[in-house]
Amino acid sequence: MKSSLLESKTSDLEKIIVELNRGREFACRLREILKKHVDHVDDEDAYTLVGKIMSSFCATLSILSYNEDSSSSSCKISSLKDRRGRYKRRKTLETTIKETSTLVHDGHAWRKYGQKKILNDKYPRNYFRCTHKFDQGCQANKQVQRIQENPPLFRITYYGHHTCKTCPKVSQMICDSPNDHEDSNSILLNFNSTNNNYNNHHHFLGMMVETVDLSFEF
DNA sequence: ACGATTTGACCGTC
DNA sequence: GACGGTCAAATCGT
Repeated sequence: MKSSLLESKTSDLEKIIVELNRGREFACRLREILKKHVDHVDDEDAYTLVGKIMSSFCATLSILSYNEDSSSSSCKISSLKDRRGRYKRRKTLETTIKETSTLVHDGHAWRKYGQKKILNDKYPRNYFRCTHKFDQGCQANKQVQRIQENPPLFRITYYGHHTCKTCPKVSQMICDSPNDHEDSNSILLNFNSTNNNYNNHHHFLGMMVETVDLSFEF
């Protein structure tokens, strides 16, 4: 009885998430359409509004995902450590590959989450996710790998699009840089020193800004 | 103290 | 079973 009620609630939640994802997708399409027609101020306002709608969808999805986790917490017999490596490998996510000799800032905040030695590759691959993955549900990822020493050449592979808003006050922006040293660390360019509490799923609601990033091009 | 990075462990896919 | 993508504890930097 209890379990069927739980299943029913879970099913409803899944439906809600599906609908919200559809809404976000529609808003995304609308933004693309508007992007082509931003000629005057009113259009730009409309474009900004669509950006806000998208953020609202992302926020709701983020909260629901968080609650979904916590609602099943009673079933958490396994330890946190057991969750290591439990991920869904991307299959058909849109990718863009770019090769560059200079690692310039691309307008988004990235956070490094891994580095891996790749078979038959001289240099390790560096893994980055959008800083706003948790606070705005942004699914954008990228991989950076040095492919040549002299002259320096890097291959940058982008996965997915940014659904986050790029805040001008973002405190730290990663100029992804597997550097010349062995450990290929990233370089942090500190532009500001505002709060950067990315762990707080609700924090971004308070830092919504009016701007929508239009400049990101792959 | 807190957020970012490092790095070994873990697990899905091939 | 090997490889590659992700997680998360440990560590570092401010």
